[in-house]
Amino acid sequence: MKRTIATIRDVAVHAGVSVSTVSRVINGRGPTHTETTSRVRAVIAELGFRPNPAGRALKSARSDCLGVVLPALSDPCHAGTLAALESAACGYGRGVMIACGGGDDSECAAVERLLAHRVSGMILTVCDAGRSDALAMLDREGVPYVLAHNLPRRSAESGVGVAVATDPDAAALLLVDAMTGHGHRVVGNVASPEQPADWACRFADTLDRVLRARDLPPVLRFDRSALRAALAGPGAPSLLWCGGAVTAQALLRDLRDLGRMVPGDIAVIAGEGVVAPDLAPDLAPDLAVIASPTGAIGDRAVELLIAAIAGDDPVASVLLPPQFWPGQTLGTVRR
Amino acid sequence: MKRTIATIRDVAVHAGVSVSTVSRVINGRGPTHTETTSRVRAVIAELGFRPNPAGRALKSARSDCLGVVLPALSDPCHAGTLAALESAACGYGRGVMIACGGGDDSECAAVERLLAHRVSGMILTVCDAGRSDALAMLDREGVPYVLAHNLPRRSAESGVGVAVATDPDAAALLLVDAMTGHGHRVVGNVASPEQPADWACRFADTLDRVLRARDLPPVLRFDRSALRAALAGPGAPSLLWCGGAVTAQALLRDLRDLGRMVPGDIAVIAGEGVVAPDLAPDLAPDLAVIASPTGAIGDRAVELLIAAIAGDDPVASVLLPPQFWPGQTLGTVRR
DNA sequence: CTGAAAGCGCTTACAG
DNA sequence: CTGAAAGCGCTTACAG
Repeated sequence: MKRTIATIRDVAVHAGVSVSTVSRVINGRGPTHTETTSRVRAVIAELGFRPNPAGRALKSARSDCLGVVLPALSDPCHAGTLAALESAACGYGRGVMIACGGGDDSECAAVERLLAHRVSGMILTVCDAGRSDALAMLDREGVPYVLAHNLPRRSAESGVGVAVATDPDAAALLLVDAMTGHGHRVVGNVASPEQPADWACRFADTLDRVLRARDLPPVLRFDRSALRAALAGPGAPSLLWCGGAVTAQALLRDLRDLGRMVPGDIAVIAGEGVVAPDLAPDLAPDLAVIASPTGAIGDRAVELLIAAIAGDDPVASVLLPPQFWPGQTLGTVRR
Repeated sequence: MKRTIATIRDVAVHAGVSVSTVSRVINGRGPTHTETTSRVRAVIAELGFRPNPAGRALKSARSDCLGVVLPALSDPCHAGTLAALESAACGYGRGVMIACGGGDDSECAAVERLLAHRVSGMILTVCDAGRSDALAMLDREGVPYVLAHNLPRRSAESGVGVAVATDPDAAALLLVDAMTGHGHRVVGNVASPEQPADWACRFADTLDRVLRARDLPPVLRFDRSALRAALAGPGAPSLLWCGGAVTAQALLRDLRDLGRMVPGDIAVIAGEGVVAPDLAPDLAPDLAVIASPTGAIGDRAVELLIAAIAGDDPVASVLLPPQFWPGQTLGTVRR
């Protein structure tokens, strides 16, 4: 016994006007607020009328939904971004359709699904914005999109492929400042999957450059599995850096299993792929983090996408400063 | 320079048939697979034609999207559920629109937003299914919905308000077995917001009953802020239970700050509001958890909702057995 | 097995 | 300031 749903026609009849007039009232263009308008408004409220987006979409050929493509949502970092995106989109009266990727293969599948639903634009975090079939598809289709947590693509000059991300150079500087400030001179980098490849690459380049400029030894890179070996011998790092908080937590466990005290024997700092900010104090209370401003990234990404959809002047990418969360795991080396 | 999008009419013209025929091919009802069908299929592929959901929706008055309403997505538990739902919905060719709630107030707002988008049904996790304005609204609108992680509503007999959740009785039993199996006789319950009130209530009732039946002292309930006092004096619990993994992590920190060793001085076990299962080994390696089968809950919830939308016979609620993740924090009390 | 036609709910020029 | 009419892309009886 479903309720019949009121249509614009019902409203028109009840208000004693034409559907055109109702449409104008709904969309706020047309008659100045005379008695007619308020009468129509009253009927709309009375009938609980909601404009059917399908009817609308048929004209514009686009739904009023934004598509969001993210890697595994199980990662709190991406879940936090989604929360921010949803909240921001809501502010523009836009719905959010979600599709999760994984490998590059399913990134395409995710985009394809969203395309089938005719989202008016997409926000994506991809494995590597530099080489992404999913983005190529989007370019081909001419659907506006904004990257989140990836770096801008080269083609971004033309206005497509803009990105909103943490500034990788600033993050690298922050790391060096944090390490030297606490007396560390050698940093090891444990590979972590949380960061998009393009971002991580740029970050690593800058990091190496800054270290060299300060006469510090280059980064020692290795996998979690090579941890033991990497910590042995002279020249071993006194600080370990890894891309995301999830890997960091795993790393802390590895270190404990190896009998290394943190930060007594070895310090740890995580970056970028953060846990959801509001949970961080609970989930990772002691972990030092160079964090992404997830909320701001979500806000700006939606803002840019809305502008792109509206066909405004080509929007420019945004790099936001990272945030430093002090944590005990960073430790302090006595000279 | 957007590509013009192919319509069903374009396909019809190119294939030299009528739109009706194309429609039948797309929806797989009508002509048996003659030459016509394959010709139409070829043209569809060639043109990259995708049926416009808006055109479709206009007939059915419903989009082919499922709405999902969850409390803060920042909680990994809910993010995990969303991931499962998205994946399951995808299997049915359904898109997922997400809206986040929070207080009961914004639960309504979330439902309202999804309603405006004409989702064909919703899956929700609400604060308290027993008293929810959001669910009342759904009942009023006659939109099918399924609860996830909440318990079935009374009205569920009529087929509305069915739920998919972890079996609270089984979870309570599991807790008692785990505690007695490890030598614990007194359990304290730290209030945690992760669990929906209706579920937590039922769980607590059963827990008390089972403890009584086994001649064990009743649960000591208190807030995190009262932790110190609760642990002092005789009759203090040797095991702490809290609803979710996030609170559990915070609790572990509190205990450390109080100088209590886990599990040497005091044991900890978490329940229901789990971190995303695939991250658990990294984020909470040592934590003992009575976990919800998030993936299965997502699968079943979508399955039930799809059935409800199709107007199948009233579907029944599903209670799934919890999973026990052993962890060092549970400890063992020597007799 | 196939096609012509109506209609889903809305917006948008175009007349008044 | 307002209304009649066309049309967005699709599905669905209804004829052939």
